[in-house]
Amino acid sequence: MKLDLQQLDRVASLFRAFAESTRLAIIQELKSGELSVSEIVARLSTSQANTSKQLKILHEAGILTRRKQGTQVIYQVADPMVLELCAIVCDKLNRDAAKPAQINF
Amino acid sequence: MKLDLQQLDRVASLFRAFAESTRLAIIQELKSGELSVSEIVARLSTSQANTSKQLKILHEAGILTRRKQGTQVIYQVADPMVLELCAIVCDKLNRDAAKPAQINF
DNA sequence: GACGAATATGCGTATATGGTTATTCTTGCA
DNA sequence: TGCAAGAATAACCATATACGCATATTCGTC
Repeated sequence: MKLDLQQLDRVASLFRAFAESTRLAIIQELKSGELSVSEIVARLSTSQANTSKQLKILHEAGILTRRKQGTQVIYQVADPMVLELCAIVCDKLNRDAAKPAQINF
Repeated sequence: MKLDLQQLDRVASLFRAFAESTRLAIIQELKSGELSVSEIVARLSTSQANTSKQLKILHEAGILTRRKQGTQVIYQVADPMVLELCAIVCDKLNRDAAKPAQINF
């Protein structure tokens, strides 16, 4: 089954959401459980504004779920495939790198 | 195990290679076996120059292997993880879309 | 309603990148 | 050597986007 360009664009969009280190850092922090925006900001080395923007991108891509709790907004990994994807990519990088420091998401 | 920003950048780079419809179209064509550049160009709706550029990106990312045969250069999917990744992403999109036209890479 | 904490958005800038056109490099062959 | 086919590169343009800074919005509390 061949996808047309429009369908390929949708696939590409999902990959694109994973294609930034800041967003991957967010996913990495959420790997062990849900966190509020301020908790995420505290764990990263970027601004609140930028974190919020990247969270929006991840949420719109269906990678994270969002839930409000008072004035806080709590994000969570939406789908196990998210961590699976990251693991597969890391495995490949480790295989390609062969010897040097192993990478495991 | 937490990755630092440099390692996350390497992960992001690999994802980025998958994050364009033209490159996904190339991968899709190579799913059923190796092809020369001109064969790929004939199957896509983009120029030879652009195809060559995208092939270079895919090759440098370790997604495709390259082999010369006379004046031709033949490309092939380098790693089964490539198709696995595409399949996982398509599965998610299909799940999210629920009813509408199924997408299968 | 006013204030403050938590989060989101607008705008400007710098950079990255996909695509086109023209050109160059490489290889096989007359 | 000269030529032609196949593939890669260069120069350029247009667009996208990550980030910083400032501001707006939302919600609970007084």
